[in-house]
Amino acid sequence: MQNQLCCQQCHFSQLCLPYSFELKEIEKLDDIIVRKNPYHRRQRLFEAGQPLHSLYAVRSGSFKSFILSEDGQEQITAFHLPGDVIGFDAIHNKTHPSFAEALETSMVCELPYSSLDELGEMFPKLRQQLSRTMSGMLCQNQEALMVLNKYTANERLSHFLASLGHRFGDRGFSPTSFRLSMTRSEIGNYLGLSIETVSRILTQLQKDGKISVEGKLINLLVPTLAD
Amino acid sequence: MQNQLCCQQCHFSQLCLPYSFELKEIEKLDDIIVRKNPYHRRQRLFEAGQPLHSLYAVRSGSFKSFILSEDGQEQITAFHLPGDVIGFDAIHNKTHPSFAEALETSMVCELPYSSLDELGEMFPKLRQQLSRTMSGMLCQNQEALMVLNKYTANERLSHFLASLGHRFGDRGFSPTSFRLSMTRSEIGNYLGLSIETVSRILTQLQKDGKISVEGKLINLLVPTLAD
DNA sequence: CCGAAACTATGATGTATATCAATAATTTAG
DNA sequence: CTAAATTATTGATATACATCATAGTTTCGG
Repeated sequence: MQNQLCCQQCHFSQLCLPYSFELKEIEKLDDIIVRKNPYHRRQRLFEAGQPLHSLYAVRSGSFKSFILSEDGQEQITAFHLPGDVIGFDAIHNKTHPSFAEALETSMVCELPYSSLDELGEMFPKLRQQLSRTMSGMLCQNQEALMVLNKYTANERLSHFLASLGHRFGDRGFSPTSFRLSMTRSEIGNYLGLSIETVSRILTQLQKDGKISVEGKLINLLVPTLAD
Repeated sequence: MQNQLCCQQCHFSQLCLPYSFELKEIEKLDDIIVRKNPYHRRQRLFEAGQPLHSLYAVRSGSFKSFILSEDGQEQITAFHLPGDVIGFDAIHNKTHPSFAEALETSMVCELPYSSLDELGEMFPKLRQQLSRTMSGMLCQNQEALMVLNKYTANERLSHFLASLGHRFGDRGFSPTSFRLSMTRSEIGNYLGLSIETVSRILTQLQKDGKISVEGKLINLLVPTLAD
């Protein structure tokens, strides 16, 4: 399984499940992975209510996760970049509580959960990596809670942009210059802000010389956007 | 190891790790568990920055988890009741990112992480239960995100009280009549509200005939507090 | 049991951000 | 390529909740 789509060739493997794996382990993981056709904007990996069949590792592009409130409002809970694994929240009830939707044309590696479970039986490192990843997501959630509870609109957006930049940097892209694959509305939804506030603050940050904005293109001009 | 403090005798085992275990598995789990002396109000299970040594299952009483912002502000990320396991966020970096502090006199079962790991090697059900628990925490976090982003102060507090009631119910206590072990300030901190707003809304909910408040004692008078 | 400290309640005022409104820019579909 | 739809910007106004201020209540150490 030495095709150009295997984990060893993947630029993001050190961020993804194969982190710290031996060659033999990676090959086994490769065997269970299903490489899917591209997903296009708005196409969904899964919907809330569907039984857990697979987790999905982002290979290229980006996705959003969201849940629906009782009255049908969307709440975005995460944006996913290459190397991120989507679907861990479904393990609890063996059913997806959330939706995952492509923000742009994107590729994923499908990881059938039953195979992953079996493989975990053999490879402690895989189990550890799965635990590590979920634990890391818990940490991120705690950070997000603080951002929402303690930060002003300006601080939330600054933190969001800096964090995106950092994540792009981790993936070998520019940490200061990137394209937003999500709309202002989606950013606002995620950060608990109105679209107008997002727009105004982007303008303000630009006036302050902290970023430059050209539509979806963002340039971070100062090392940290914090005041 | 058939003492009165073993998992089989514990009222909360079906909410805790032994969920769905066989007798033999429970006995093995019992062997690794360290029962500690009571923790008193303000005493900490661990602090941020400490290496991960153990997870802790609440046996009685309650705890809060919180993180500190860069400028030293506390952000409460969870309240823990009997049966809850604390410390999963430390698996990622093998270091606690958060603090865990007793809200009242409380008992815990200490679960040394290395023993838990070894035991997981033998018992797939333990591994699955650990995964399930962490996944469930991810789901709760998503819900919390929505509460903060979409709900008004009144809705947040109503949701908080209903949720607490539900959790007490799951544990065999009254779901409608309970004592808050946390202060108004801690509730406000968790929900992103000022202490004054928490106080005012409790008064308001009482005037609306939805709850009765007597200091820390709460009675939920209507099945759902939602409007 | 008592005094100090912490916690809670409630009113008056201020403010950050939502909402409303209108226009402009960009993306998408035919 | 063009029209329609979606997305983004910017200004004016409204409001939910924070902050400030004060007093009352509970908790706790000695």
